[in-house]
Amino acid sequence: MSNQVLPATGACCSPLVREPLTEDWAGGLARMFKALGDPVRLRLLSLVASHPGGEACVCDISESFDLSQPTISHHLKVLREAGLLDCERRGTWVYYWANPSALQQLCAVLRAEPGPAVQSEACAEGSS
Amino acid sequence: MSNQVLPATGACCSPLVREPLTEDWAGGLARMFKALGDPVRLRLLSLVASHPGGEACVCDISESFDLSQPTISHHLKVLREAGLLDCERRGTWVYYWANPSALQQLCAVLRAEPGPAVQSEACAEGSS
DNA sequence: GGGTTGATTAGATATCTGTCAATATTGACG
DNA sequence: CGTCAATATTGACAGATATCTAATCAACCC
Repeated sequence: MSNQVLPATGACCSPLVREPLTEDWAGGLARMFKALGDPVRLRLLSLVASHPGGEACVCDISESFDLSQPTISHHLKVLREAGLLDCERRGTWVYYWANPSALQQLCAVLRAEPGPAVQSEACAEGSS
Repeated sequence: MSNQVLPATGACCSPLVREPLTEDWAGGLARMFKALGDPVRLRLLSLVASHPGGEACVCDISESFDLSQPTISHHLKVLREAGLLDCERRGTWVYYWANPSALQQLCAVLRAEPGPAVQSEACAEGSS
C-alpha cells in the first residue's frame, strides 16, 4: 500500500538541509525516526544489526533488557513496521536483521555536508 | 548530569550496526531521534536548514503550516532542546538554524556501510 | 498426542505528546 | 510611557505510547 513510486525529482534522498521536505515524504521519514526515538528500540536495532552474522533471534537479545518478553516483542514490531527490521521464522526461533537501505535512507536525509549526489543509491528501495 | 565524557573506545560515533549501543548513549541519541519523529518537526527543521543563509525566523516558516503559533513554538523548542536547532533573538525576531554537528552525529550512527573511521570528526561536540 | 520452550496477541492502565486558546514576555517605535 | 508586532509560556484535553499480566499460537521433542 505504501508502495508508491517516489518522485524522480530528487527530493527523495536529498538531504533535508538542501531543500524543504515535502509533507508526504516527511510523514514517511517521521515514522522511521519515531521508531528510533526510544532508547530500547535503538539498542534493540543495534544489538540485532551488530550481532555476528548481522542477525539475531529474540532470545539472543532479550536478555540485555530488564523488560518483559511481550514488551520486547512490541518494540521489535514497531521497528519492523517502520521498515527498519525484517524477520523470518526458523523453527522455534524468529530471526531479525536490520534493513540496510532504510538506514541508508535516513542517513542520506540527515547528511549535513553538501555531498553532491553520492547517496543516490539510497533511493533504490529494493523491498518490492 | 548527562555531561559525562563519552568513552574513548570509539563507541560514540561508531555506527550502530558495528557494535551495540551503550544504554547511556542510546538514551541521548533517542532524544534526538524522537525529536525527528514528528512530520511537523521534520519539516520545520528542513525549512530552517534549507532556508537561504542557513537560518530563518519563525515568521518565515510558520506560514507553511496549518498550526497555531504556540504549536510551532512548542515544536521549535523540542528541536532546540534536542540540540538539533539553535536560535538567537535579533530585535523583534528570533532566528533559528540547524546544528550541523548534531545531524552529522546521527548520520554517523546510522551509517550502514562499513566506512572505516571516516566520521570520527562527528565526535567533536562543539556545543560548549 | 502431550509437554516444553519461544514468541506474539489481547486487554488494561499510567504516562507522554500534540494541539489549541489565553496570557505573558520581549523589543521596536512613536 | 503606551501601543503594537513577534515569540514564548501556561493550562487543558484528546489521543497515542510503553509497559505489564494473562492468554494464545507455533514448533520442537519424547
